[in-house]
Amino acid sequence: MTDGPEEDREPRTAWSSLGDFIRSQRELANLSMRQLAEIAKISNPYLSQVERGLYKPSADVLKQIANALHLSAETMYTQAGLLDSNAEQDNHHGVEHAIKLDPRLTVDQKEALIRIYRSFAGGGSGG
Amino acid sequence: MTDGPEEDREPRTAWSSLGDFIRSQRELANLSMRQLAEIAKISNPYLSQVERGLYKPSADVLKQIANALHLSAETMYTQAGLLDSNAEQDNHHGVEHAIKLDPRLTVDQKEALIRIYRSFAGGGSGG
DNA sequence: TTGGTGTGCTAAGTCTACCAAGCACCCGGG
DNA sequence: CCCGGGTGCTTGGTAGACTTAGCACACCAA
Repeated sequence: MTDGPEEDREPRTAWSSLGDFIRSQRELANLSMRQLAEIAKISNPYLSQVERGLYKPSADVLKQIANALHLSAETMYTQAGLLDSNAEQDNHHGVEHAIKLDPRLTVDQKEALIRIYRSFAGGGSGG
Repeated sequence: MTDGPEEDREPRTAWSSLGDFIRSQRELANLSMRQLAEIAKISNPYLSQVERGLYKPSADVLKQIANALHLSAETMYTQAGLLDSNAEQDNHHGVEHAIKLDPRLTVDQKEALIRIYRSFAGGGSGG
């Protein structure tokens, strides 16, 4: 669609801001699309479409781009709306939470520990 | 629900895959695939495939599942390898730490829990 | 002028995350 | 025996994330 020099910047989706963000960061780093794409190991046309908001990149690609731009993955995910700004960062130290996440424990062991913990703590420290 | 007690368990050192993690968390929450799929707003066959490692879910789906399981999105992303784990997320350290910080427990209870936990976890890697 | 190299953008195709429907199995009741 | 309802798993198909090839324009050299 050979449009003229005046291009209307219309946010057709919520994630077009992500494209703007990436583009500004890329220009800030003085990288061409092909350069950034090379570093991030994606194709340059795809980067173009991402920057213009046509596609929503997967988290994997997002991480690669963030890495190439020397940004944290969290920042990228937040920009992409995959993470709430920093409410999620503050992970509470719940005992049950920690137990559930422990890879050394079997499911049965977790259930046992949680049962014991609840009997100690006197009720639902629900997680 | 209770399938054979002799199930192939993957190496204890880490979650062999995201699917195993999700399945454990689901079983820990006493949810069937259809129930979790319903809450997470994905299809039950897809959940089955994800749990068996056939597909790698998108961050969006990951977030939904995390929410349905009352886990933080960060935790899920970390499990999926999309985020590097922070000190906050460090799990086997986390259980003892969380126990020590819990104001509901007496010192004796904490010691008991930690002893049980260590017996379960195999006593390795303290600290 | 022509040619080579830079930029970003477009078109057509591949791969895969994801869904709807259905299968095989097991259990309790008629 | 045959149902009805529970479990997890398989099949076939769709949408979109992503790639490889190629377009159009701009700049500098011969």
